[in-house]
Amino acid sequence: MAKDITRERIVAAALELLDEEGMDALTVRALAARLDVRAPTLYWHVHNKQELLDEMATAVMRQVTDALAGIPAGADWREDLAAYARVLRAEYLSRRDGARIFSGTRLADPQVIRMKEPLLERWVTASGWTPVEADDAIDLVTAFVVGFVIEEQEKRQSAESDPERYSVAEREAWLGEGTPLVKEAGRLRDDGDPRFERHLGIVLDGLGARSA
Amino acid sequence: MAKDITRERIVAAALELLDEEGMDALTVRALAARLDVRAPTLYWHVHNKQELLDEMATAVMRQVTDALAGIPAGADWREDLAAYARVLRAEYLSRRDGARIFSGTRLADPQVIRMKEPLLERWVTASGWTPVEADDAIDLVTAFVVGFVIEEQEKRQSAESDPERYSVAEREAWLGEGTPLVKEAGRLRDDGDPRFERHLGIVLDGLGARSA
DNA sequence: ACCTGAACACCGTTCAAGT
DNA sequence: ACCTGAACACCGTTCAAGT
Repeated sequence: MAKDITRERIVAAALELLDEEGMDALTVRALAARLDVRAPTLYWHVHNKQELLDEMATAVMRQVTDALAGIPAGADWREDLAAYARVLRAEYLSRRDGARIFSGTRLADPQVIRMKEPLLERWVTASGWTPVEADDAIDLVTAFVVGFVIEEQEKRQSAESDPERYSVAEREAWLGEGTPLVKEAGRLRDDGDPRFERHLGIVLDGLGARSA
Repeated sequence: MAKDITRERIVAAALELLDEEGMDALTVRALAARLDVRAPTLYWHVHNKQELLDEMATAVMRQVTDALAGIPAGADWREDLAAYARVLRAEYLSRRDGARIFSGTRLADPQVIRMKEPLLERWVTASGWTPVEADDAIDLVTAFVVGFVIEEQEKRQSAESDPERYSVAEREAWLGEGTPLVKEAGRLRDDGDPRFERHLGIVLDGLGARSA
């Protein structure tokens, strides 16, 4: 009997399962159980697990384009790029290991690439950028966000599983003697939004310096 | 009888296997076979597979510190940071999926963190940076390199498995109508070293703008 | 058209038994 | 101290069989 299983429902359930249990627990059997169905059923709707993972990545990136479409055009390229960076980070952060799992995945959906067009157009006409400069700007910010969030999520999850390793005292004992500056930097180190905004600002400064 | 299996030999063989066959083929049994031994033997030397993966990540990062130690101090922070970025990229590139697999992994070895000290010291004394600025600089460059190489390796591997998708004509058909700037950027797009150096330069410009 | 039970080859890991 | 055979619970995937 039909149970109304669709690709979309499978992908949505897979993302939920990933968030709740992690990548290792995302098995075809567990996913089927969550949809109240046996494992082979899923192969009627999806060719194999890799295709499912690709669909998940596409769904995540589509959320980025949707969020981006809901944001009004900024006053200049800097505002546009900052908005893009924040949306991308928020989306990666919203899923367990989001940045590591979903970055750089071959995209199954041209729509995701096409989202670049309105941004490129604005910067080429209003800011006098070449298409290459505009494309560089998106890719460079993307690379920065991916690297930043990978480290951010890794640290957050290590702090959960191993809290004392991240106390200042434990860390300094672990580092041993002779690294005063590393320790001082560790004590002054911030994280989360302020750190992201600061680093993002530096990247955007670099892009601005190039145009000038 | 003893077969002279050591943690070091296991980790080295695991890295070879990863490069040759990829992550999915890196199984305990296949690794044991490569070392001419049965699977349970490895559990005498390593607690479990996760510990092996951690050791692999540490070995990769140790290569970075070793390479870095072999490089003379640059004339200023910019040269030092560029050298660091190139070493990190080269090391990630040298292993299959290196950036995705080995970035942001909790490091089992304090030595890797301690490598920061000489760099921080030079920049704080010679360039007048605060420890936070110096620490930011390393982390920001690290994030950029990670994001850059993840995309670089992903694209390289997609191009191997699906060559026609990466021809200009195929790509433009796939994108459909109405994205002239995305297409133009795609035609002009470079890759490899020149692209890396250009993007790295922008990041370093940003760090320089902050100091001034 | 859609779902299932049974089966296949494989996985990480444990453990008693060998040397 | 170091290695192995046998076994366990589990995995992705296939396929004939059900409705």
